[in-house]
Amino acid sequence: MSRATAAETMIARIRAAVAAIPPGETCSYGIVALRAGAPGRARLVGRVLREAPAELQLPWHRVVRADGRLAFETGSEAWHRQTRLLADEGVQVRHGRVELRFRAQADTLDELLWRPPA
DNA sequence: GACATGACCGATG
DNA sequence: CCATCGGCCATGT
Repeated sequence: MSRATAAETMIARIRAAVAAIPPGETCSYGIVALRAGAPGRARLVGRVLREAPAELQLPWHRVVRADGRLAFETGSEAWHRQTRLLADEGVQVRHGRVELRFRAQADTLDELLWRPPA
């Protein structure tokens, strides 16, 4: 059998975590890393997205920074593209920011990570 | 192997 | 808003 390296497994888990973000919702790099089982490794998520083949059709546009800002340079081509993709899903992007509505309290960690904001 | 660079994060000033 | 700092760590030079 082919043995996947730890890095390859991690990449697959991160891709899966991104693919699992439902339309109309956004998620930060840090949360994606957490969901993928790699707490504190947000930068790795950025890397994985940057190198992900387009054929996978990952919803990369649903991943934003922890403060709600898009990860790209404001006004850049990628920035505009992401803004439009989000708008098409009904996500308001104002001044390069999305409305992050993380609920402050949750009963369980799982709920905090996965339950969509009301 | 040292050093710099990132689609990052959170805290602090 | 900006800048700095410590964490994180795969990649490229």
